[in-house]
Order: sequence, then structure tokens, then C-alpha cells
Amino acid sequence: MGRPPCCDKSNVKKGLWTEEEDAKILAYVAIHGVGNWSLIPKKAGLNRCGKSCRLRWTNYLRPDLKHDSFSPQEEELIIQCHRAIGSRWSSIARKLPGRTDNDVKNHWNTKLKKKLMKMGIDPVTHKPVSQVVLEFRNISGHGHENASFKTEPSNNSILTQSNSSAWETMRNTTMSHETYYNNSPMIFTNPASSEFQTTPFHFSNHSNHLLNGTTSSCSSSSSSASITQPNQGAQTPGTNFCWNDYLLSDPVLPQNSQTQVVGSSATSNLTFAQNEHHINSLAECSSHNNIDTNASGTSHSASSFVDEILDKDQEMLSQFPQLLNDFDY
DNA sequence: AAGTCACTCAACCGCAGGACG
DNA sequence: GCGTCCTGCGGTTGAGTGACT
Repeated sequence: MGRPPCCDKSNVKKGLWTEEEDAKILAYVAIHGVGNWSLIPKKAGLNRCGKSCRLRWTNYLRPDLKHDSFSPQEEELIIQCHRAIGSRWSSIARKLPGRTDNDVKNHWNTKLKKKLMKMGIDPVTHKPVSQVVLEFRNISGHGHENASFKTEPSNNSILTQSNSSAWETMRNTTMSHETYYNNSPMIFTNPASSEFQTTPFHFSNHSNHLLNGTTSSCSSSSSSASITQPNQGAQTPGTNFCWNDYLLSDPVLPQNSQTQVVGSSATSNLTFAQNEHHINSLAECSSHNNIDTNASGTSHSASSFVDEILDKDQEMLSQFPQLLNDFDY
């Protein structure tokens, strides 16, 4: 038995709000304040669902909201936060005074995602698209160099976004690392090296790291927010980088279940962003691609995996208590 | 000028979790 | 412990609008 609707939807108005309706809400809130939104429509004389009133207030009418466009600093902060915690828009919005989760979400979906894709960054994983392509190839069994794409991926990564042109581009061309190197120089921090750099998107040419209080302060080894991928050596071009390797070397996973321990530095350099990123990656990997992490050679059960994440979570929080102030999770 | 397409963003929907009786 | 109500959240939709043909 499902929950009854919050209101009689057949008798409430839907759609855009009129100035008159806005004025009613503003007048009511000015006198009584916010709270108990289910009663507000009746008391304020509105033929609207309480939920709709609350949304109108929180997303548009609140006096502390900004209605101007996003600044470059705000955009940078959104990208950094998204890389760290994924699509937790309310948490990200709390970092941006005057912005709502809806604002942030819309801005991400309409502007920032495209901006990243233009730069050759997969907006879901925040990895260079070339790396995502390599991983997909391995997952889908098209690991050899000249394999053509035969099946489309099923996750929400750049390969399946509404931006089908990106997919078409990649399907029709074998993406060379040089292509991405040339198209997105910001990604690759070592242009002189012939080694393929896998450092995800990083505003390295910005002097102000807006997230110093979050990602950077959490790093025990670096002042930048750049992320060093685990098992980096396996990701050089021409080698058979495998998504499973990525999982197996994940610092979140139990060490004794990893067939190959990457090295203590990989764990000691672990940042908050890394952990979040990996957890998100794992979740996406398993949910979107139906990849069973147990099938990757690990022997832990699902519950022990969750326990492991929680343990690591506790460990991180004890080491970096400031996280509690930065993100609610 | 008219039609089509792409984009933006306000609003809706359904679910989850917390508070409370 | 259970049911109900309220609120918060993230994903999705669709009306409005401007750009393009």
C-alpha cells in the first residue's frame, strides 16, 4: 500500500507561478515564517500543492538567493565538488551562498557538463575521455588496439550522454592519446613526457584552489587537489589496462583481497576526493554495468565490502575531522 | 516571415529519512 | 514497533525562448 498523495492533485494548479501567487507566498512568509508547507496553500489562499509552494520558495522566492549568472569561481567550485562527491547537489549548493541545488544541478547539466566534454573530460568520472574509452573497451571485451566499438555502453558516462556526437566521434575514430593530449592540454600535467598522464581534470593553472578546505586539506602528501590514480603504471598506452585492475587496487577495498597491492604510497596519498571518487566509480560500475566486483577476483562479500567502506570512512573522519564541516554525508 | 531545432530553467515526480503520535 | 506526515533530495519533464535555416 503506497503513501497517499500529499494533496488532491486533480484540484491543485500546476505549472508556472504568477506574480500574484508569488506575492501571496511572500506575504504569508513575511508574517508567519516558513514551516508546515502543507498548510500554507490553504492559509495563504493558494490553489497549489504544499510541496509546490515550498519548492517555489526555496528555489526562487527566498530573499537570500542570487539570480545572476554563475561566476567562473562558482563554476570551478561546482566542478571540484562534483568530482569529489558526485551529484549531491544540495551539498554542493551549500558551498555556494545564494544558490540552490536546483540552480547548481541545472547549471551543471546545461553548461558545465558540456564544458568538460569539450575539454575531453568525462563529466561523470572526471577522467580523460580517452581513459574512459580504454576502460570501456576492456569491459566490453574490445581490448585490442584496433577494436571497433560494437556495443554502446550502458552507463551515464560521456559515452551515453545525450551528447551522442561524442559517442559517434569515438565510435568512428580510434581515439589516440595525442588527440586528447592536443585537445585538452590542461589535463596532462607533463607535456614533455611521452608517458600518458592519467591525472584527472585539474585546474592546475588556477592559483586559487577554492577547495583547499576540503580536498587539499585532506591530502597528506600534496597541496594540490590532483588525484593520482591507483595502479597508474597499468594505464600507459599500449598496456592492457583493465577496469578490474582499477578495482583490485582500490584503496577502499580490503587490502588482503587485492591480488596486487599497489604500494603503500597509493594508500597514504589517499585523499577524500579519491575515496569519494572511487566509491562513486564502484557504485556506478556495478549498478550501471552490472559488473560484479566479486567476479573481479576479490573474495569479499557485499556486506564486508560495505563494512570496509564504513571502516575507511570512520578512519578518514578521525584523521580529517574537518570533513564533517565540509560535507554532510 | 515561418518553421524547426536546441537550449535553458522552473517545476514536477517519486523516493527516502526523520519526527511524532 | 508501526503508521502518518513533513521535508529534503536527485532525476526528469516540458514550456518558453532564442538561434538557425
